[in-house]
Amino acid sequence: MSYQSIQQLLKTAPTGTEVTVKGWVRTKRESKNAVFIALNDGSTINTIQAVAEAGQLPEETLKLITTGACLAVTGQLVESQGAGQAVEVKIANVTIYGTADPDKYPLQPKRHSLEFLREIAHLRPRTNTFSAILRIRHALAFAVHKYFNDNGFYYLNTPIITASDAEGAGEMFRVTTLDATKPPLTEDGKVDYSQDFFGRETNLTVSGQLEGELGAMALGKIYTFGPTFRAENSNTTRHLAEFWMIEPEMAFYELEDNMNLAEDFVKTVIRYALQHCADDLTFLDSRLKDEEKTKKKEEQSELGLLEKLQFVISNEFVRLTYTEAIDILVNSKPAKKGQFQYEVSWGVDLQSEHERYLVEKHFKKPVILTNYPREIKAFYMKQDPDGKTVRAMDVLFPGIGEIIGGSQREDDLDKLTARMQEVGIEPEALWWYLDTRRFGSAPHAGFGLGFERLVLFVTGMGNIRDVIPFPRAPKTAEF
RNA sequence: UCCCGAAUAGCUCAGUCGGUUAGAGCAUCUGACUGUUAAUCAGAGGGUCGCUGGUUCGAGCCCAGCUUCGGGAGCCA
Repeated sequence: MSYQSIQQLLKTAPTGTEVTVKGWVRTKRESKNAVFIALNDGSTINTIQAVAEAGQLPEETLKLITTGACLAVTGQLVESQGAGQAVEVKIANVTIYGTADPDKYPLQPKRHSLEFLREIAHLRPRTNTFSAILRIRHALAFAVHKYFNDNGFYYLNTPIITASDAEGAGEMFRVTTLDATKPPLTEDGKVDYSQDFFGRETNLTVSGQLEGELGAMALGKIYTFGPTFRAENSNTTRHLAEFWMIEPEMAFYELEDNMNLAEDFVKTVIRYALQHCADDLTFLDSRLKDEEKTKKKEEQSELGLLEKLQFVISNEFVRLTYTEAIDILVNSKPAKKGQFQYEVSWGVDLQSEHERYLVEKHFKKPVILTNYPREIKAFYMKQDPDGKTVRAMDVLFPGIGEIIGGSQREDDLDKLTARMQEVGIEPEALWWYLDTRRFGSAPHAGFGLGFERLVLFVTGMGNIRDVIPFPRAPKTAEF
């Protein structure tokens, strides 16, 4: 190992041993007797201070050490004479790997707006905010795998390219190698996909669930964690065209088991982030508090980021049925005063404003809503005996709304095919999916969780485009 | 896709009633000062006012269209 990470060095006792640090300059301060360089290498949000005597470094070298330049510094790790840090590197030698022209380098030692940083998404990981987010994102991804592995789930890789167009989960991106300017046509003038690469129409996946069910009906408990694509023209702070989805699917689980798993899973990964990303979360917490100060009092949130996360992991989620939720909403103040933009009555799908009321005003806790009307939910959800509702569950979080959607799946072949025909899905098109019900069917359940929405919640950020390194959204695919 | 708002220096913004030479803070550069902490102080440089057209003696400002961005809604994870 030719160098040590700054994270390691900051924890090392200042015994004067020679070390090498490599990283990017955050700030340089010159004084009469010394030059101070704050270096960051991404291993931690903290910087290490490198100090040189005045006149020690050649003038040409000193001039090139500007914000954004990349250096290797060798010297003794000593106790700092200044107040801001415990240890620092007493510079013996500096190598400049790469300079950063201060007139052209866009990241200045000052605060930047998130909107501006989105325009330079290739450089924004070098900022405190984004490096913190990306480290937390990593920790959460690791915690997801750890949670499922610890609990006997197998990681199943479902296909990115799919031929199924029967799920209705959203608009799809087409995958083709045909010439877009002159595709082969059939006799009736349509594009002849039989000549395409796969010999049929193919798309990017909108969900690995159906394949996940195949895995669960063989391996017992599986989960997927991979990219998912929706070609919806959604321009919101909560949607991406390319996002990462986590989809566990469990044989022999019913709705209740599914809820228990979802709640335990979310709490466990949040707890992991709190334990392993303390520095980064503390930074984002204070960043958020600064931002809150600029808001009006009534718009300020009651809890800070760390308090909010602590609150979520130490309180039970409220569980209630759709029917009970409608009762609460119908009798709520905003409903009586006509303040809801959309009216509530049994049978309508809940709008954001209704979910927000339940989570943020009424219960002030995460909420799991279950047993929705069958008409507003997907075809594969298990029908309740009353014939009106299905065993669906949505986990609603404050600030971001639906973070998890899941259900117990319909395991009765006849009911499932009947429901497919009702909603206009050709059972033949999903013959392989129906085989799970044809051969050795079993009760099973699962859910889907948008990974970025989890990162959004844990980091306290406001826009989903800021919690993925390179966001894909309508008109947005630069980097 | 719909509704609302915005676009002025590298960044964040101000710009009065349409009026002559376009303003600040931060950043950058230069100097001073200091074991400094996003240092401090002084000075300097930096502008096709998003694009196209229109109204007017005169447009950063008014009007229309377009583009991009932001917030909200829908779709959803």
